[in-house]
Amino acid sequence: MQPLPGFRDFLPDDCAFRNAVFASWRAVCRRYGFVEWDGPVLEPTELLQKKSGPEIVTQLFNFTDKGGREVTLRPELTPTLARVVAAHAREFRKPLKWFSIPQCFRYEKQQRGRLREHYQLNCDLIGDDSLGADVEVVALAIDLLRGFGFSASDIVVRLSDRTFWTDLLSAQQVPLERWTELLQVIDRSEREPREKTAEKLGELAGPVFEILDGGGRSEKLEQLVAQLAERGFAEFVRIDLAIVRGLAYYTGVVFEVFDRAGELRAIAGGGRYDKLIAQLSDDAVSLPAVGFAMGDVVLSELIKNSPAASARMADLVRQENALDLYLVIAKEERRADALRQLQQLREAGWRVDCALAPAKVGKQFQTAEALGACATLLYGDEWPAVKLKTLATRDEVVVPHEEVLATVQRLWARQL
RNA sequence: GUGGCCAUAGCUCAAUGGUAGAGCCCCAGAUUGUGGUUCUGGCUGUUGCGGGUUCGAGUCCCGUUGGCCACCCCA
Repeated sequence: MQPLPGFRDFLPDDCAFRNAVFASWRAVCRRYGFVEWDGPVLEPTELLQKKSGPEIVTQLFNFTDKGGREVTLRPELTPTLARVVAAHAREFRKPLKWFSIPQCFRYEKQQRGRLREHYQLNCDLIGDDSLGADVEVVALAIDLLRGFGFSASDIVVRLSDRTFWTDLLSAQQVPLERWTELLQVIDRSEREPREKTAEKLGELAGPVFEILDGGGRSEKLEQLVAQLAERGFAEFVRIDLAIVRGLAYYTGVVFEVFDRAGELRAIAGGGRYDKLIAQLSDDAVSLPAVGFAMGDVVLSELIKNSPAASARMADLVRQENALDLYLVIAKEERRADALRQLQQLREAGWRVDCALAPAKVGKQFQTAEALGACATLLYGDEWPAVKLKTLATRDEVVVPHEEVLATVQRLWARQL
């Protein structure tokens, strides 16, 4: 039996890697004053069909439940967020700074960097329509990647503004119902031959290409860049109006983060969605919002492509499940003494293990090594003393058993 | 959803249409109170699955499932 296509098993090392990624995400988010929340994995299909735009609906992982309800495994968190915030708008002081690490799903043929399931860090700042909020969110996106050791030579944030394009469509008197489609054409323009884009744009091709070729200026984006530069992020960002984003709900600043090498799909992306909460609110709650998402699959690719980042992660993976101490029971008549001390050491917070059945001493040392223990305690003829051996250096000390706890503490304190 | 390539031991991979193998991992021993090296031995397969061609199929053909890549699309 294999896992279903596009779904992953997480073996202990995979879990350790994932935990290290999540820990880094959580630490940076909290430095920015963001708090964690979560919502249901399963949502009414209606919620997602209405709000995510038609392009996502064909890829929904949806089905009918036993109660006859049309339900969908969430493809993204933003509609849930909008629903939750609309329902609880009065309970929290604004602005809200919320993050979440949902597992999201889509029903689509998989390939590298795109599975049917992934974890996606979502950061959203709600109830603040100032440019400062956009700056804060972009800065967070950058710092999240810096948290893995990436610098401006590894990644770039491409900043854009949808209002720049919607103003153009408005000025050209394009009917509203064509906007979503035309924005997608512009979004796709860099992945498509120019003639094809021109054909789709029709009479708009001239003005659009003039802007894409560098003819556009946005004061808002220039201010955004200036404020990011004040935080020391000038090297990380670039104005690029070709970024539009596929989702229908974005209303203002939008951005995507890419690897400089250009080998991977977008690492993170987001923007402003000032109208979405009002659309999902039953009681006319209207709150401006800006946020972004970062998936674990593409991020993992980025980490694996970088020797420095992957070495750091390998270190964290090793530490995640490593023992502090392994008790070697050389004389079975010492087992009861060893187990008593095992319990004491565990209660003191150390990660300690030992062989549960009689085993050769050499075997026990091999196990200690394999489990990543830093030191062993040997229970044998020396009782009531034990031999403490540091595995890396092979140094041995004989310690009276009642001093073991204090000695272990001293040993670790010295290492730190 | 469309197309191309691929599928052999837990992992990485060999095997001209002619007896399915190696390395690593794992287990045991060399070593009854001391680990990382070394040596010896052992374990593992309906060759993804189902059909077909053939005296004979891991190998050729068809189907199917899964994987990779491109397209589509993009959280």
